[in-house]
Amino acid sequence: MSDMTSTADAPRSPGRPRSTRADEAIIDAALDLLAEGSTVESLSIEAIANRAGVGKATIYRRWPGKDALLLDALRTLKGPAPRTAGRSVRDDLVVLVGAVGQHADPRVRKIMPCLVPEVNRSSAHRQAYEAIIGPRRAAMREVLRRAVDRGELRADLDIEVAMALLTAPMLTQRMLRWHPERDERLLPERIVDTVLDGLRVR
Amino acid sequence: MSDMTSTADAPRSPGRPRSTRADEAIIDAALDLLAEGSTVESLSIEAIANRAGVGKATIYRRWPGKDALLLDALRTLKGPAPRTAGRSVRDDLVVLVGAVGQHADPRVRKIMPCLVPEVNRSSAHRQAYEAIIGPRRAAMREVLRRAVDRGELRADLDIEVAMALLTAPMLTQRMLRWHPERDERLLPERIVDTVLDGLRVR
DNA sequence: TCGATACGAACCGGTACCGTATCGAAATCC
DNA sequence: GGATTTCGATACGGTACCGGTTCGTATCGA
Repeated sequence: MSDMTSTADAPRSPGRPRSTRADEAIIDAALDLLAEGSTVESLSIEAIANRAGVGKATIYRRWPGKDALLLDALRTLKGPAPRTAGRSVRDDLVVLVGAVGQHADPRVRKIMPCLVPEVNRSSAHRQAYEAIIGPRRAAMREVLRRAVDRGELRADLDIEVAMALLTAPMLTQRMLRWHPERDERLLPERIVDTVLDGLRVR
Repeated sequence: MSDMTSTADAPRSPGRPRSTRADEAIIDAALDLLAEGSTVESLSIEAIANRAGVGKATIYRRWPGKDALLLDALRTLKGPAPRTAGRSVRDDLVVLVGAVGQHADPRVRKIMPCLVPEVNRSSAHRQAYEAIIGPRRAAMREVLRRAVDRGELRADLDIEVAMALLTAPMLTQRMLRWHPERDERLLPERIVDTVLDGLRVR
């Protein structure tokens, strides 16, 4: 938490220590409310306090305002990139594309779309967003780079464009729900195979 | 407008007619505020009225509430799909991909990201969104279908997946600003060529 | 000119949330 | 036990917007 780190190494302050339960309950309540459909700005401190079973003062004692609390909440969503087997580019990419928009915490899937407008507005939110997806992007970049080095993919490949081709369609499906009826389970394979081989006849 | 159509064929109601200037000013003010960064829900009737130089009553006389006004405003953004030359699949797709996220009204580009959370929540907003991009999607679908018929593209091509591969990367670049520094002008060609030919070496 | 309606502006009571303050109880250290 | 701090709860004044209403004025048809 932004202003709690000092207490860790401080010379043991007197009085009742801050409740770790409250910390978690507050962060959790904020993420729950977001996942249930609240927009970032419609989210109120009072609603978070009620949901967490906590007094408002307990929140204001920890964070200066809603934005700081929210950024801390988003920071807790950081997760590692999924492990890839490394047997083939194709299989690795299927795993990584399948992981787009997925997360250990299922609330992330509902929360990410709500962040889209914020990310374009606030650089702090953009940073939080990129911290969440950063490890996955790095993993995919590495898979592609190695495949180029091995001669499996075109030498003149623009890696960033390739990553966009692979991840963006999955993202629009999972977050924007372009085709709500479509079965998502087969989609990663379809995307990877089509991108690898291209649309043209050979 | 939702409740103004009746006046068109009505037997000429007495009294002062409603101001067309006010209609346009209200819709315009709403779109302006959205384009300037207001979120859909932070947008208030009072702010719209002030911006339009109009009394609140003038708005409430036309629409029952904010949602109806907003949907009407979004409806005015519908535009035709760009013309394609039809010389080659490649050239047509470059035109259509280049048009993703672009619009006759430049405000659309700022407004669309703000709609993302709403589209997942309200079916009315989803309809408005799809009405805006519908003509473009239809045009691209047609270009792809014809190319398959001519034997230029794979016969087993999943057209919807192909459209996602082409449009989603452009959309994430234009609306989510995944790579803010990248030059967007060359991107459509890059995307189309890469998708058509695939990543693999031949 | 007159009746009817729309206009912009201002005001109303109600609601929600802000950020702060205060309460008695609870938890920790000395 | 006493000092100190946090706890949940509640209350406070302030602000913003809601949806509706009422002004005096402006603009139409008859």
